[in-house]
Amino acid sequence: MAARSQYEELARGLSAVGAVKRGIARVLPGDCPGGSAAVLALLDRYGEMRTSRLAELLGIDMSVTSRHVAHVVERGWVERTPDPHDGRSRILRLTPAGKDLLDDLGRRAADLLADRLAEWTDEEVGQLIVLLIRLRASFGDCRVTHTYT
Amino acid sequence: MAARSQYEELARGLSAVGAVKRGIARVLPGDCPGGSAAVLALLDRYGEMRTSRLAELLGIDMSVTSRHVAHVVERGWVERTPDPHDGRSRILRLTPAGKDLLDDLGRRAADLLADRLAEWTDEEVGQLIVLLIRLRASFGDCRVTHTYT
DNA sequence: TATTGTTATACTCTATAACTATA
DNA sequence: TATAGTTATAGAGTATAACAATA
Repeated sequence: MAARSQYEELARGLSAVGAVKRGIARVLPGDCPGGSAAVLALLDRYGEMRTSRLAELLGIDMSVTSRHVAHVVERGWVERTPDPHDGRSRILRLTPAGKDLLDDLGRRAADLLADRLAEWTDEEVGQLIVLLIRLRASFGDCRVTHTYT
Repeated sequence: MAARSQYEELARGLSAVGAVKRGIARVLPGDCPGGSAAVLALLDRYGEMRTSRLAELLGIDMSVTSRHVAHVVERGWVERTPDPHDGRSRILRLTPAGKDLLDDLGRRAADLLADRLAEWTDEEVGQLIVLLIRLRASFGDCRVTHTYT
């Protein structure tokens, strides 16, 4: 448990992350906005999955996820096939073209970060990653929380 | 200097911060969106300033800043007076009403974070704050960087 | 000429609600 | 009835460009 002033400072710190995210978005190719990149990254990391699970991993509503998916499917980066076990669901899978694009995106983001964070040690970057992952876990299903009674 | 895969992981971690920021935005009062809250917080922290400096601190374009400022001025939370030293500039200052609102916002954000981060130690929160501040500093003027020759 | 701030326009991301199809 | 996904609509946030006023 931390002090209240600390939480306010944390809120400010989080709001500043926006500039970093915009910086990364700026180096992405024109027809691949941040939302599409996030879809590709998660499908690569966790493998094929249903749209609902992708929405959960993205931390956004399924309606939004559906649109992001439509965008990447139109461009051939993701394949959307019917789920043999559930006629309502569709299985999403990264295509080879999507994998190629994702590799390129990863290179661009990494190049940018390597430039900006040149003076950070390996350990410091690792520390930030751990804390961010934990932050996400702690906040977890803040979207679903409305569901209780 | 860190490894490339680490940078990609960092990019993913940063993208997940969005859910946290939306969670905070959700507990704000209806006519005070996140952009307004950020303006109030910076004017409180750094004191009165010109619009251009506020834009710099927010890390966004001055055109956007101008709209956020108009919003808070309309509601009486910020006072916008001519700069006696420069007829083009305007000085922004938090009003007592703005300060009252900001205190309320701080309470709301802190309550939410205290609930979600209940299991975090004081030190862990502090660590994350330090890293986020440093991240902002390292990325710093990525917006202004276009200006060199 | 250069700079400060404003406004118009357009784009990305998001949520809510209404809808279809399937379980 | 409940759930998976889609689409329509609306709102917040941002950037670029064109503009007015001042330096």
